[in-house]
Formats: sequence, C-alpha cells, structure tokens
Amino acid sequence: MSSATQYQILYNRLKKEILADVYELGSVLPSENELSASANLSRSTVRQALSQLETEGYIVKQKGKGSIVKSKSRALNLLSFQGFSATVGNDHLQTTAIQEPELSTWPADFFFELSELEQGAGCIHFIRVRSIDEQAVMYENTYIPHLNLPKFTRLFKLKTSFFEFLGKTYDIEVVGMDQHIWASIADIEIANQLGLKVGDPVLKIYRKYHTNRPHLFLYSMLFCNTEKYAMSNSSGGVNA
Amino acid sequence: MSSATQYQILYNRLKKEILADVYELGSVLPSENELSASANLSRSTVRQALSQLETEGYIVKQKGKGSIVKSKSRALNLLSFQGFSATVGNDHLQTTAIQEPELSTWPADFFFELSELEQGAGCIHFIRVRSIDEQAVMYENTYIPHLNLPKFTRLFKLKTSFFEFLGKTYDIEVVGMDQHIWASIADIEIANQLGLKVGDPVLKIYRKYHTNRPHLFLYSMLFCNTEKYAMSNSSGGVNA
DNA sequence: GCTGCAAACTTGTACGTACAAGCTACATGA
DNA sequence: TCATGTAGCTTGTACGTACAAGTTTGCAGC
Repeated sequence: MSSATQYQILYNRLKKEILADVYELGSVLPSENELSASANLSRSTVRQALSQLETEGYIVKQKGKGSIVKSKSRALNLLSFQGFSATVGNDHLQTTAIQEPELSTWPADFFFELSELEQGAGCIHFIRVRSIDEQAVMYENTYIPHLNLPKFTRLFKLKTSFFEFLGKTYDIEVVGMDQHIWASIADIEIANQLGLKVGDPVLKIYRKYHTNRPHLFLYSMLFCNTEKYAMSNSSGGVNA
Repeated sequence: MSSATQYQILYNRLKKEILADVYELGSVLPSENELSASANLSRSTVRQALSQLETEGYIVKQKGKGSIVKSKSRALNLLSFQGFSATVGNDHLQTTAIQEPELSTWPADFFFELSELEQGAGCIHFIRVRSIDEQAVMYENTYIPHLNLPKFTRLFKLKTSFFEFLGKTYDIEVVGMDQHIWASIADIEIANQLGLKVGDPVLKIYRKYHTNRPHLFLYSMLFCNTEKYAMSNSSGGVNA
C-alpha cells in the first residue's frame, strides 16, 4: 500500500464494502457526486474507481439510475465457481495441500511461453485441491517465477488464500488473465483427487495471471470437476 | 451508426485497423498525443478508446512505451477458438445451418432467467454448427427475444456472421456476456454433429450476451469439441 | 570505448468544466 | 382522477490542464 493511488484506495474501499454487505446486492451505491464529496476526490477519479469495479463485474452502471451492486464474487469475476445462480462464498471453500511450495526449475515444454527474465529466475511450484462443502472441485497446479518474492516458501501457507497472501505480503494484485480451456477426461490421478471415476469429463484450464507488477505473471494448470458447480464469468460492459 | 460517440468511432477505426494488419502484432500504435492530434480529439477521449481496446484484449498499454498490439482475435476476446497459439481467423471458419430462424415461445425452464419484457416478446431460435477447416468444433443453439427486430427471420441468413448482421441491420453491438461452463459428455446428437464418439468430452456453455441496447440480451447454449482447438479468453488489464 | 546523466518521449494520475441524455417523482392542469 | 410535463437527480461524453513516472535515446565527459 506504499504508493496506492486515490482511485485504487476508493476502489478497494468500495470492493471491501460490497463484499462485507454494506451495500446489498441489487442496491445502488452512493452517486458519483456523493462519493466525490465524501471522499474529497474529483468526479473523474471516482469514475475511474467505479469503472474498475464495473469491468470486474462487481457493479453495473446505468445512465440516469446509478451504480448497482451486481455480484459479490471474488477473484476478478473472471472464472469462478457457481452453483445454480449463487456464487460460492469463501465460507464453503476449503483448500487442501497436495504439494507444499518448493523452488525448482521450470518444467520442460511449459504450457505458456516464458520470458528470459522468468526462465532465469527459477520457479516456485505447489499443488492444491479446492473443495466446496467437502466436494473436491478443482485440482490446481501453480507455478510462480521466483522474482523478488523474498522468503516465499517460508511464509506462504497453502491453507491461506494465495491472492490475499500476495497482496498482504508483497503488495501484488492480480489484474487480469489469459486462459485456455478444454473439455478433457479424468485420468487416475485427477479422478482420485476430485472424487471422480476415470473417464469422467473434467475441465482442463491453462491460466496466465497478470499482476500489478509490470513483468510478473503467475501460471496455473487446473482440472475442474463440474458435476455440481459450473465455472462462470462476466466480461465487458464497457459501452453504454 | 446514427449517434456513435467520438471515442467509439476512434475505437472502431483502431480495431478495424488492428484486424486488417495495419498495425502488426507486437508493434506500437501511434501515441496518445499523435492520435489526439490526427483525429482532432482530446487526449482524454483517445484514452477512452484505447482503454476499451485494452479491456477487450486487443492491446496492452505500458507506461513509458506505448500501446502494443496484443491480439487480433474477434468477438470481444471473451472466449474464442485458438489452435496452438494462433487465433483462428475468419478464413478458416465455416457455418452450417441446422435449423433456420423461427419464431416461437421460449422453452420451459430456460437456462437463464428472463424478464417479463422478454417473456412477452416471444423468441427467435436457430441452430448452427461452426467448423474450422472442415472440422466441426461448435454446436450452437441461439435464442433471441423478438424485441424491435423487424423482419429478422426474413433478413438473417445463417451463413453470414450473426454479430455482423446485428450491427449492420439494427446497430446492435455485443458489449459483454455472462457465461457458465461445464465439462460434459457428447450424446448421440452432439457426437454426430461434432464428429465425435458418444462419451467423448465436450464443453457445455450457457451464454447471456449483453448489447448496446439497454434491455436486449442474446442467449446461447453451445457444445464445443476441444480436441484440436481450445477456447481462450483474456480479461482485465485495468491497472498499471 | 563506454559510463552516466539529461532531455524527450511515452502512459498514468488527478483535477476541473460543461453539457447531453436517461430516469424518477412530484406538481400542475385538464 | 389521471395524464403530462418539468425539475432535479443520475451517469455519459468531451474538452482541458498539470504533473508524476517509466522508457528510450543520444550526447557529454571520462
């Protein structure tokens, strides 16, 4: 938080308030002029914060009406788990460690192209299984370049939220991602981990996360059990 | 195009130029000041156009460097087909009509919740199969509320691009979407249409497209063969 | 030759103004 | 009572200024 900008501070405050139910789902946020007055910022700056909340799917803006709270889902709304129509909250989400973080070299034929900087840095690797209400839904293989992340393997405990840890410890925030998605079939390893039979359909996803650190990217290869929960995302909403 | 705004005009021009290879992949666009001067717009307005190109994944902006062309993928970069790392261009994409557009009532238990407005309007329904180089990759079931779309069933030919048709005929543009994704298994119908065996894994996707018309949404239920081509998307990139 | 610094670019942040356009609620008039 | 229109709210668009901060380039000095 050393050099957070004004609009980021407001963005973070509003996001926290939305997640903490200060504003109910479907209700309107204070108007841009009200926020501008109460936070002592110009309307332009307020609009910048709201715009980010909108592209991340937390609110919908409507001309003449206001900014309406749309979703409380976390992690950028890029692709998160949903039951019927309700996003799964953190309360029902558990994380199990399969392999603790370890420092190694990058795998050969890595699933994304790496820069020389990343190649040289070496790679931190760990594996987690995510469950919703005791049901395993995601087998996640994460790779991080070891770039200016002091004491990572000592500090990070797999049970805690990874993104939250990055934010609190290093001021790193995920701001976007590229991903590739396939329909695949569970092999023995995946079937065991996700409580499926060999041959059951699973989602295979390769992800490259973008962060607020200019050249730092995080990588994930994951398999999802979508028997009970679908993956969901929202995008766009830039135009009128 | 009756009332396109300045930034939308610039946005459309730049997007067209990117897709038409005026700017090569990896090269930098003219700077904000140059665009501002050449288009006779303020820098703020230019930034608004560039910002939209960025959130849709066409460019990446870098402080001190410029706006770098990142991708030529179409359809908002929300979720499009990719081979190894190259987006599939329109040249290799064919569309086959399975069911021509017909006006009917909405299916019972529709996969998204409908407003009263939509319920009352009735529904246009058609089915297409998309192929890349003769390989069927997508079975698409599209539903549209019949709201102020005169002569739709007469005018729309399934062979043409649906989004392009909407833009040219009604000035409707897709500006975002919500979607739910599952890994599933091909039944006989889907297997036949996609050239798969029964039991092969497929992606099942429900989509709700948002348009520039305030209360008009388009709906799609689709099945994808991801044997050769993955689905891909980019999101975010709002922050520094 | 080469190091290092400064100038000249780039985008990012923050402020401000003005008016357009959509929505709502209330008052006015038939 | 009820329709209508207007006042007052909302966000959207477009312009402008100023300075911060990252990147590149090239020149001066060693």
